[in-house]
Amino acid sequence: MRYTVKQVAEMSGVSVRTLHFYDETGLLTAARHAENGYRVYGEAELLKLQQILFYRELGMELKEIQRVLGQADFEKTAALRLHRKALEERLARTQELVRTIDRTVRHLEGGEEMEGKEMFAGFRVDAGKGRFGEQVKLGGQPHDCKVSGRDTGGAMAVFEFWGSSSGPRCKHLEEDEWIYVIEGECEFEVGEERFRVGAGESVFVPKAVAHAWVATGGAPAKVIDVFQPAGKMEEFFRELGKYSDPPVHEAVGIDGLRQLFAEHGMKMTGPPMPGEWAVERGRIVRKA
Amino acid sequence: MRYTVKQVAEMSGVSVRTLHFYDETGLLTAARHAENGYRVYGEAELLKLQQILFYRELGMELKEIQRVLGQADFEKTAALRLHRKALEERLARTQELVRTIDRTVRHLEGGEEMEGKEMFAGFRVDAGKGRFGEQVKLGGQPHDCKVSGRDTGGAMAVFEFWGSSSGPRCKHLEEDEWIYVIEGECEFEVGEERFRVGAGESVFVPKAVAHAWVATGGAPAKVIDVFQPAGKMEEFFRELGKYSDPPVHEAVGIDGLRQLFAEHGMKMTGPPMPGEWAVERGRIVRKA
DNA sequence: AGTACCGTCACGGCGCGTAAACGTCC
DNA sequence: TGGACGTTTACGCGCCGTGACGGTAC
Repeated sequence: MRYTVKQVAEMSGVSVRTLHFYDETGLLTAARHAENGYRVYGEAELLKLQQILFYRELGMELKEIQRVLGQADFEKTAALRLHRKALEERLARTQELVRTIDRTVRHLEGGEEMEGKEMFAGFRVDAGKGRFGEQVKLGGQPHDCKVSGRDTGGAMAVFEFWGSSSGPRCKHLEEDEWIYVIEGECEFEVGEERFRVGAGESVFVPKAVAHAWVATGGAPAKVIDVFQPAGKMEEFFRELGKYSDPPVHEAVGIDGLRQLFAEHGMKMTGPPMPGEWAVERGRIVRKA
Repeated sequence: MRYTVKQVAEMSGVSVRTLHFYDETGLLTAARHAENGYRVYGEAELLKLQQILFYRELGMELKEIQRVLGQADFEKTAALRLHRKALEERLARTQELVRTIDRTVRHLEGGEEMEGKEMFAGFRVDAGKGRFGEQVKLGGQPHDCKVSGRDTGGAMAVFEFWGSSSGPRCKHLEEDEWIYVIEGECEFEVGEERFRVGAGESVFVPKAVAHAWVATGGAPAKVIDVFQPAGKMEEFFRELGKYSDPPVHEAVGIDGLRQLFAEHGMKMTGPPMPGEWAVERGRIVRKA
């Protein structure tokens, strides 16, 4: 198959001008029709264009891409690693900037609070109790807030709880979550991946990745659950804690539950109903 | 004091041409000498230039800087927060790119099919191992990073370790810290307060509060240690991990240690648990 | 005489966008 | 014959300056 600039532009989503430009600079040269001088693109060019767009997405400069494309795979990985390193450096640099901003903002706002440092005292939380002495139970099991968003300016919240499952598969769009299993064993699904997680092991769930888990040891697992930022998780759990005898999903219904998730910055992405999940042949499924 | 372009250029490190440029664009206008038209800079201009350079360091555009400089402090903080948000977005974006590269490299090297669709899923960390497979030991005890600042855009870092003490009393000016004791028993000092913390209990240490702890059970305690934001704790522990046989304080001396703390955003504020605890032969022990 | 200062004009780097002027296909 | 497509050449932009030139001041 042979294609004209316009066709290629439409297929790939780049502009005609860009294709001209790539031809001009030698990044993606096209054969020419003998009679009219039109550019002619074949399958090979399309593939190359795909690659170009991929590397461009990664933020590589066109020159660099040109160098890389001529190379064998193992050299490509080297180039990618190099690029990765550059990105990492940029990350570190940007993180420094964020820190600097934080410091400056505190300085501008706080003014004197450096002296009154005793204002912010630490605190201890008992085993089996929540911050502020509160006790939240989900499904009859304690679900204690150990660090509140209020303690950290909303930057972090920590919970400790016993549980048999995460409930419905969901994702939170803003919060990273880290789960450390203290006792018991769990089966996790995080995005496409599946993890078996025993005591002393932990799982990190980046924001916007759907996840769910169940305890597999026949008994509930005891876990620590860190959210960053805090989001509305505290409210969420407190809200859920209000339902006990008729379980949540019976009390408010599936749509009500879905709405509860949505109101707290989450998205329910799978069938709900905690307690009805099980691991069958390596999959988390709903019990018959 | 009055200064000429050249003098200001030398003092501030920017070029004469740049000062001309800033004058032209109205970012930093200089008074003019009546007779010869020379630019004249005074203290006020120097201060303003410092500010300009500060915001420029943060990656702000000159136009934006111009807007910000005319404003009151509280508007400056708003601008800074906005800029912070932009930086955070850049962080998130860059992190995605890094993950994409990782996937691609795995794909190119392993040839394994990664089902390149569903972007990135989380990760699991084994018990007794660090993120990235790394192993850091402090005083012969494992000190594993479970969540790296790199995973969270610098927002959080998590460690799990065995230890007999926190080492010197210190405070970190930026980071909140939460410590959960999994096994053993500890004695904490947080600010003016003192806590006894057993398994299942936890302590929150706000930023800028001096703290220290020791394990009191006669054996090291196993704890989870969450920092938020991540700060430079990873580097710090990695750095400390380099010293083992001659313990740190012997290898670099107290002042070296103090500097190590300072370089990582912390302040060493004294010996651990003054009065009742002391360092003997590299160990923190209870005084007779 | 040498150096500092002035204003003005131009340019560079990336990755194209935009447009003009003109040929080609159907 | 019209208009949709193709071609080349050329300038612009956005950002942040850098560089050079000719003239004036110290």
